[in-house]
Amino acid sequence: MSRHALLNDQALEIVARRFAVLAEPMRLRLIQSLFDGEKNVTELVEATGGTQANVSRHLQTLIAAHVLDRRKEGLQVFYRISDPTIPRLCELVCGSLEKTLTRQAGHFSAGR
Amino acid sequence: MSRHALLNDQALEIVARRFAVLAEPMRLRLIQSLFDGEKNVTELVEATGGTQANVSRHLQTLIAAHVLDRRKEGLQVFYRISDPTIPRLCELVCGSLEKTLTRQAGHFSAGR
DNA sequence: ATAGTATATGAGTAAATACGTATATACTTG
DNA sequence: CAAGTATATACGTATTTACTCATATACTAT
Repeated sequence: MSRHALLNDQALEIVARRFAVLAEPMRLRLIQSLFDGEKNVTELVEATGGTQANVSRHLQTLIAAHVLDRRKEGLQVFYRISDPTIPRLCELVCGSLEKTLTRQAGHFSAGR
Repeated sequence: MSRHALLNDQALEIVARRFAVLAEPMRLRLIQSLFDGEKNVTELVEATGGTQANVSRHLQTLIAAHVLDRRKEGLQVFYRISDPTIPRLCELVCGSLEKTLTRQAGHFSAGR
């Protein structure tokens, strides 16, 4: 697989879909909550402040996108991050945004 | 509580917005076309197969998100990737998806 | 069985946005 | 000045999707 091959239409759709899954604050909140290990739905509801229905729906979206994995234990379902690139993606974006916002902030204080 | 600093609501919105910008195939196509250097709008229209109006609109979105930079030269406007993390983001996602899809493909008898 | 708890999902609504068509702006040249 | 070219934008429409409320499913215990 060459590193810079251009993606075809179907591949672009898949990549776009991947980014779209990460493009909702509530889903990012869920992912963040799972950085330090698995949690069940009730814990995720508490951690994110969302409704149970909405949290559950977003969890299904993340499962379908293979971002998370689930494990049933009696009545409870535990979710965890399954794709190890997810934390790295978030780090990359956060780092880049920090830099950009800092640079922008500079335009307001001292015109450089 | 996580050992990592959790992002607040506003930061999550910004990160989500960043991912949303990358969540459209046409914008990914534009970004791909710029991997090997700057191009003007006409060249990007040809490279992506989109209408001029649509390409221009997506370019404005990418500019507003500080993904691209622009440079005017007479009548023409040249665009280039301004955020060096963009290619790395795409690589990360592509690599991860390759792995996931290969693993999924193994669950079926017929190929694509 | 019944009640109780944890999680998932259906219906309806509101908001966001991608796209095409047509038009506007910005710049160059005659 | 006018005409021509490159790029940007306004408007209308169709599609997607995030959310709430209500209910359904899955499991446990009595």
